[in-house]
Amino acid sequence: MARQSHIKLEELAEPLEEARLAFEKLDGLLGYRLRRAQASMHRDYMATVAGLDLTQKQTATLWLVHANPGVSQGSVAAALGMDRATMMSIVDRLEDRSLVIRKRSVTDRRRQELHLTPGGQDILRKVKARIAKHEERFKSLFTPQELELLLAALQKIQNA
Amino acid sequence: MARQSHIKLEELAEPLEEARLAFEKLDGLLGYRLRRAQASMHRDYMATVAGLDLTQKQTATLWLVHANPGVSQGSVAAALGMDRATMMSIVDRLEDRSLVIRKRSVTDRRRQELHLTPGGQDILRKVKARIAKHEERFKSLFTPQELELLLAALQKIQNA
DNA sequence: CGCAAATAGTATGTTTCACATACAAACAAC
DNA sequence: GTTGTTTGTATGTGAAACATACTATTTGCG
Repeated sequence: MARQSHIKLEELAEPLEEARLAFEKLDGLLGYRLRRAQASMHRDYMATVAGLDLTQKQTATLWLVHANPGVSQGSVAAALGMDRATMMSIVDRLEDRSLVIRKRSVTDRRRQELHLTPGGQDILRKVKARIAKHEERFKSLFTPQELELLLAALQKIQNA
Repeated sequence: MARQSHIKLEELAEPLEEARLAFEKLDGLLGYRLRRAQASMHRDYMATVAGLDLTQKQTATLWLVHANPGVSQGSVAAALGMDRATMMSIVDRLEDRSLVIRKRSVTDRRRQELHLTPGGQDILRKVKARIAKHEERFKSLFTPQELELLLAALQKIQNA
């Protein structure tokens, strides 16, 4: 209330330029809304895990390798919806940081079996703990029913 | 039915490696689901507008400039949640392709007023037509009520 | 008024990721 | 055993996010 008396003239002016642009249905597009929501969560994610230096995809890769010791690069790529080349560079970076190791498969020597190093397991534990809070911040925006519907809707879109 | 007789041994084996990885709650994360859904729509978007060579952000920029002739770069950036540097490179590319023009403002010579060229208006019209079908494909996954809830939820996340 | 602070745009560089293409080694199918 | 497929690898391109620093301009305030 009292704050209104501090409002400068400029803050009340320029309603078109500074405050509100005409969106003309752009904000009614599912693709647009999805992208903005993702960007918002991504920013919060990056702030949440700051210092650990793990992107969402790097974390997802560590996560799956931990849950499936010895998986091949290709399987992880397929499970996460990335192509081999992209997975390659992700694993390269994780291996450079000694978070995962590649091990040639003995049954199929084309394959690289992926395993977490102790350091990889350690950082995964830390990032999981931080993600839990980050997730809670966003999930708490919704009731359990709303959340379930939202997750189901997102999966539907993913599989469309 | 008859196809089952053609199934190779290999297609039945490797249930762990090829078919289903353990996800251990990764797929219960809102951030993960959101990212996968966005990636899916993004891929479909790119396929939909193939040949026009406009990314989502480039299109959104054209869209807002068209709806708000003469907006400043910074306003568009703020409206779309990008920083100045990112907006800069987007406008650079659009200007290189002669889809938008920059015009120094006469009332505030720091500002660049953005306008669509005829070519920019033309390509925007085309991309809008294609986006309509792309949007319809995904929106038709939901009932009107579900869709409204979904859009509201995404906006909530964006503003969190 | 005049100077300090804020603002708009610009330039530059780093990092991540998606995708395309091409290639080699290993394996599978017939 | 040759042919075709799969797995990983190498290489290059392009989009985008972000950080930092710099200039020009405008605004705020004493």
